[in-house]
Amino acid sequence: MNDTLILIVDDEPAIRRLLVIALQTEGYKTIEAATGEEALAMTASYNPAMVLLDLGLPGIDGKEVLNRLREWYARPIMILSVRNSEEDIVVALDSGANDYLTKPFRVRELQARIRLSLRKHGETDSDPVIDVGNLSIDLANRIVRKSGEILRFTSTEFAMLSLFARNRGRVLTHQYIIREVWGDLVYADQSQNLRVFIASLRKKIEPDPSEPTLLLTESRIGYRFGL
Amino acid sequence: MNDTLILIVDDEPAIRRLLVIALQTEGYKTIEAATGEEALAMTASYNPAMVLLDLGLPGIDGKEVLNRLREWYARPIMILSVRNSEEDIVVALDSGANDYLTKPFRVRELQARIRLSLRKHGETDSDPVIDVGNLSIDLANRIVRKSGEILRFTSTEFAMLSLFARNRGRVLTHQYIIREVWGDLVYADQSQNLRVFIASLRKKIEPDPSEPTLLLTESRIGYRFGL
DNA sequence: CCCTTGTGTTATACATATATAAAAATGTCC
DNA sequence: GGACATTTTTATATATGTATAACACAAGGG
Repeated sequence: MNDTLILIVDDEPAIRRLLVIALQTEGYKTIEAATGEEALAMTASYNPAMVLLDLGLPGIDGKEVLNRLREWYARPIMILSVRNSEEDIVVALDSGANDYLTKPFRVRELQARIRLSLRKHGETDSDPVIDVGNLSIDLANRIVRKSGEILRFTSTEFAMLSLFARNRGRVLTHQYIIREVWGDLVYADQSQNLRVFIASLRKKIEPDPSEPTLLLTESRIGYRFGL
Repeated sequence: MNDTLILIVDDEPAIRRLLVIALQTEGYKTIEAATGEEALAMTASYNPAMVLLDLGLPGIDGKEVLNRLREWYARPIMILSVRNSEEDIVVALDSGANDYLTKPFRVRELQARIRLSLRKHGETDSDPVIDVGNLSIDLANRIVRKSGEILRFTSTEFAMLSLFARNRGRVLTHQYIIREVWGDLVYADQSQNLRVFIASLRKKIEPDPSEPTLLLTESRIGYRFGL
């Protein structure tokens, strides 16, 4: 037996049932989500070894779920979709999906592709813990330690720290940070708010917040983390 | 530029030609093999970053090529085949193929899947870095190193350095530099200001600012960077 | 030799960007 | 609907970048 856990995300119960059977005959444990919101929540709380994601979801769209997951979830995400347009496939793969299978799919092929994804991921088992200074950031488990001690972050703070961690060394412009943290559709000018959150991040992660060494200001441009 | 090398294995010249074009437009270098024997030999001697393998080959069969390659070749192998039976796909994936695309395939999807394979394999194509003397300039990330150590620039300084880096070796006139850095709509004469910024750039990048070797004066004309 | 012109350096005033605390608004969970 | 945590807004102090002026220096020409 095998305790590999796979999350199935699809709004149609019939397809979920089919997938559950296909996966359980291979010895995997399964959990299910019917909406994008559920998918995000369950991935965060169960941390499955892999996610099977339908693109056509009610509520948050599948593509959006993919993008949001990839902000911190490093394990395989396989897209299962009726959409067969080249555009959809290219966008999904470039957004971080590990494979794309159009429905209706063949069960044994699906099983083989899942074996492949899990095998490949196990090989390269890239350490999802990012170390910067005396900080260690575990994006998958949302755990940040400052020389061992666990720090607590609000969701906005963590979104920002995660963005910096994934782009350490790079200079991120104000606009880019604002877009990534608050989304594209924010019309209000968030630059003052950004400074407030930078300050609260520094208060938590910097050895001496008044003399930043990790999260540096690039005046008139943006901020840079690490290096 | 990109020196990633990809081996194309197919017995039909027309398909090879199509693949060469699809790959070269993405910036990859290509080599070609028409038989299984050739494929094995070329993989061994050129050690390409990835192999695109047709299953229906004269001589040694594609499956056999896959098995033999996997005895030592760890990089991605993508199968391109007209065979669409589930059995073929499952066997190929379980034999160590990284992906399986049935012909006729869609070019942009193929390109996306190749990007995926190369990315997953950890060969992230890093951003272009300009090296001049002991300086390395990463324009995209605004990172400049002087023999390893990271230098700090204000936005005007960086705009100017970036302009020089993108035009290294060329003589840039005072007027041209001023227009590029401050824009066309500046009425005040910035030539004095230009000298001030040249000085502060030299103070940061030159080994000995009093004897410039990187950022040279072309009297009455302008300045020249590098070589 | 002195004057002119082009260039390099330093100092300073000013505008603007940034940091921080604290108050107000907005959620969220029982 | 109230207690709490979080986010946004407001207010104000501080820091930083830039333009400009003032001066120094070298080269060349009358």
